[in-house]
Amino acid sequence: MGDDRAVTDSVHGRPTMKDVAAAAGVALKTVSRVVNEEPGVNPATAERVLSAIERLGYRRNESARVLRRGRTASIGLVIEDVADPFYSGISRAVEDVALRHGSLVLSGSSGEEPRRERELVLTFCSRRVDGLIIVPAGTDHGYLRPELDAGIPAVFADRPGGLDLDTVICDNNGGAHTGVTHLIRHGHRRVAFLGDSASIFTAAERLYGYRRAVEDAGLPVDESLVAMGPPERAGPALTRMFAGDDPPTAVFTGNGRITVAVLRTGHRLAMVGFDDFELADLLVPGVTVVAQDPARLGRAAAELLFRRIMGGPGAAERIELPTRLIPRGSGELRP
Amino acid sequence: MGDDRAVTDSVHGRPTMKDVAAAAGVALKTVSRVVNEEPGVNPATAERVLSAIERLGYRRNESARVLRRGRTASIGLVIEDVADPFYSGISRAVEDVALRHGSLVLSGSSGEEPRRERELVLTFCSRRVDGLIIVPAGTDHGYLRPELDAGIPAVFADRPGGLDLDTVICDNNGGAHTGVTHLIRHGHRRVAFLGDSASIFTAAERLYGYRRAVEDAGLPVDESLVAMGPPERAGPALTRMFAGDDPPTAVFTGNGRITVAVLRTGHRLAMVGFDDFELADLLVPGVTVVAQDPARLGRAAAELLFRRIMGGPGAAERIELPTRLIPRGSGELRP
DNA sequence: GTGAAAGCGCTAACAA
DNA sequence: TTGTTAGCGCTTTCAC
Repeated sequence: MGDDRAVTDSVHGRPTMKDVAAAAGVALKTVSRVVNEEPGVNPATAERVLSAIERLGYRRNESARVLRRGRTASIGLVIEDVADPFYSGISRAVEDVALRHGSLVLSGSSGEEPRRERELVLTFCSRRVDGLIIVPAGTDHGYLRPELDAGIPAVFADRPGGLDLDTVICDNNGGAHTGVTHLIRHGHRRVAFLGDSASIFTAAERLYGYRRAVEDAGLPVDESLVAMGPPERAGPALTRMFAGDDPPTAVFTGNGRITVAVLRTGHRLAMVGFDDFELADLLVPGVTVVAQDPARLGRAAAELLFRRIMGGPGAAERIELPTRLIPRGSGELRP
Repeated sequence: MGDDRAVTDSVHGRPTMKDVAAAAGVALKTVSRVVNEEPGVNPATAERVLSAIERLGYRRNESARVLRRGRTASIGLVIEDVADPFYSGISRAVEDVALRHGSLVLSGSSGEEPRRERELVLTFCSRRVDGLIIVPAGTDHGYLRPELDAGIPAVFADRPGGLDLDTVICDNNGGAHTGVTHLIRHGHRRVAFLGDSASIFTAAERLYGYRRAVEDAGLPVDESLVAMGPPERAGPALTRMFAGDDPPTAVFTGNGRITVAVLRTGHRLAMVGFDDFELADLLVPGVTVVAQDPARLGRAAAELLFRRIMGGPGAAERIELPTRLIPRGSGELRP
């Protein structure tokens, strides 16, 4: 008995169905039936098999199963950075939906590098994921063609990619419009916009929303009040604006990292930020934000993907999620 | 030509090495050699193969490869919740180390439920991960035995598990001692401790550090100043202490969520919190914390794991990482 | 209710 | 330098 292990271990150190079959004195196929809970096995036989499984520490080899069946019960997720709360929120939601579908999530961070995104996606495809959720780092998704042709559905999340696929994004444009309008309504005529690099889709959309809001209010768009670039340049840019002749009285920040960067400069001025963040309500004054809902974004993308995986038909969908203005004080300061 | 796809697609909708071999007019093994960059293939032949690969959109089937080789080039990671910045920090670090080792990370959130932890781990084992990093949700890890026997190395992170395995944790005890001593040095004689449920290892260790610090200072340990429980109960507990005869003048909070919960109560008192958090420096006063380093924790665990995967010998190691006190104002307030 | 045989796509071992 | 053969562990098909 205590010997079974040594006798039955296969080359890779794990017992196989064959080993279990031998130990239980049945055929391979019977073990397979028990493991997969197929009907039509004599309860007594099943019992013998189960006890052998227990005794040997048998665990089905998923690779072999996948090889035979073609379905992996896993999906691939490419985000920018798990350590960023916005993306980890998406991750968690995707994970939850996948769990409900009995699926595992392979995920990886692209770090906003198109090469890394591609590498991750292709690795996932090599592992024959059933589908992909991608936060696009680049705009060229030609590399996806063969995978899509092979029947792997893919969904773009947070930004559209370079292919006409299912896409779930936030209403960046409208959200920025709302936030900027909020500042204007509170008496500001010179509102600065600090956004991420304009090459990033969400940043460009939000800038567009800013411009629309300023124009809709009948105010002139002053390009010297607009600065686009990586978050670490936001602080200096704002300081430069303040040093000018006709400084802004309010600022709209284009994402969470830029909001924080501006807060760290210590400039005390009216502001509304895109993206909510923990403790925004505890700062003095509380930081007014245009909030996205990363969990909802992740959920929507995952649900859309699973619908496709299960054969859902039809043209590419584009879902746009609303944003929500949360007034907390900083956006209600008068000039 | 445009026809190749239809002709060569296999049952599962993807071309196989066999298809590529046929298209390139070589043997299967030659394709394998090219795909795996094995030496000794005539450049001209290799060229033909590569072009066939390109044309057919061939991608190696990793499941088949794994089945044959026994190594999956992937590791499993079980954390409590990806959406929590502490754990997503760990995730990111693990991912980075895995990337350097050419490995993929399968990860999942246990939500602090032992059953879910077990389920995730066993799913990962079914997929034949090369190793596991586990933030234990429970203390009974008997279910791991067969997997360990089968040669899958595992590392516990953040907390020890119920088995004598490699473990990487923070100096919870020492960190709490440092933080509490800091408050006492600033004149506080009645320091409250608000910690997570005492059944959680880290919470118990930190409580122990608190007790030691109080005793080392020659002060009496007053149990009415200690409250252990889930973060949502921390605020009420503190309020109750304040309503008492001899309220605390300072509080030490046992983790980040409790720190935030206490901040939200609006009580203005001296405090030091375990765990650093974004914007702690921007609150007024800045929040003094005992900081852990999740990235370092993740990195250490992953490096230890890969050492084991590559056959590193020896008894189970236990690595304890230091914490760091960061004074920002709240911990330096006098009674 | 049970089993034997074939084969998923790949790599390892051994020819040629 | 290239090819042939066997078989990884499982599911599928069909026979008993």
